[in-house]
Amino acid sequence: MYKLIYYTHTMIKFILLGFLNYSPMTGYELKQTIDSSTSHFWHAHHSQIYTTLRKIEQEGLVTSEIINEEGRPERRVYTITSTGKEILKEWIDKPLKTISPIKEELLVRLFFSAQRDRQSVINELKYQRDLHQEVLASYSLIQKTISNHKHQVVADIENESKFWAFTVDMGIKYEQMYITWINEVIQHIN
Amino acid sequence: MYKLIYYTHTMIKFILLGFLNYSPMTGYELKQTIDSSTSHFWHAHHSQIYTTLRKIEQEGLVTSEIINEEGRPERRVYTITSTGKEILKEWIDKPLKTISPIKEELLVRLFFSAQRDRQSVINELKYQRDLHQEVLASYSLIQKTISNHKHQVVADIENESKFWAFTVDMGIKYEQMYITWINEVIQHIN
DNA sequence: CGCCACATGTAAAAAGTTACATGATTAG
DNA sequence: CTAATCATGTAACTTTTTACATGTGGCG
Repeated sequence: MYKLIYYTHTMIKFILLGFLNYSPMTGYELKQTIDSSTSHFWHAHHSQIYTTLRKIEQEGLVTSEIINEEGRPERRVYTITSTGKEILKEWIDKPLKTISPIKEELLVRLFFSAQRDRQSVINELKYQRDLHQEVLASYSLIQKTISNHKHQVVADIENESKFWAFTVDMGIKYEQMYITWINEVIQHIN
Repeated sequence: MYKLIYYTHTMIKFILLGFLNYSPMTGYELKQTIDSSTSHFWHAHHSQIYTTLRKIEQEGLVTSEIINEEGRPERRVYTITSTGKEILKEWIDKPLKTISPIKEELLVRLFFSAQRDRQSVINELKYQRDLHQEVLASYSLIQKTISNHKHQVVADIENESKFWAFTVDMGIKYEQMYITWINEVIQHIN
């Protein structure tokens, strides 16, 4: 007796394919690219990136080539295959029918904070507000960078950057909403 | 510079302790309680709840007792211990210094959607907007329920429900922000 | 009779995080 | 010389998800 097992596509696989669809890259470059873009809504450690790249290479979605240049460390450059492009297109063309679940530690903590010292709760909220203000500031910077579009590797940069900007807009809205909420909670605790 | 939190002392443990601190409960009841409250910002499957309960029982944070009533299935009722209360207090009193990372599949998809058929993207966004509108409606209902506070088990319900309401307020703000953002993206795609 | 709600668990796998490990080049 | 950046990986572990597994009682 055998089982039919179909596993939930891990998002990082499609993020890697998505970026490799722009141009061939190493795991290191992918990590940096993700860190400065999609990590704000889907992050990954380098260990996960390297292992996933090897996995999708075995699946035939990418190929890799070791590049050795004088006076530089060895680099393994990954290139998307036609199968990889198909899988990527299949995924992006199948509309998402669910909402991603939220995991917010601060909300869990606040939910159970009724018996805590009020000033401690307020201090914690203020600290969190500062963190979110930092994130907001960094998103505002990214927003400017995207409109100056310096990512020369990508074809049709005008259109691509438009969609990147949408995600930054969400980030800004989210952080503004978060900060407003914290301020309101602080008001109501007092 | 802000840091993202990558590992936690498994949040579900503290959620279970948090609820058992209100009153003794079975795994089944905890699952239902979580589903109708904290699951909106930290969810768990029943398998994780049952195994975590057994784990924290071995750690001495809870005790369990099997209750057999006529004409009812066997129930294992968990009760928090004094050690459990200490561990819970220790956790809640230590302020959170990091931000929970976001994992939003829709944003990943939108980021890579520049080459897609525009109408497909808009349809997907409209579908997502409907989902978020449903969630928003359910949060509005919860908001009313909390102000009518029917949770008789909890002592000092007035104060507790205030903190529960904060998390619902965030949920409402979040969904409103999300819907606004989707509407704006749809506008900009056209 | 079948389905739903009640009720509890385990097994197996996937997904994600932390730590371990190594070594090159470059800028101060 | 030393710290940072470049560069790639594996090992161990935790966390989360999916599937397997079982049984009762009540209702239509």
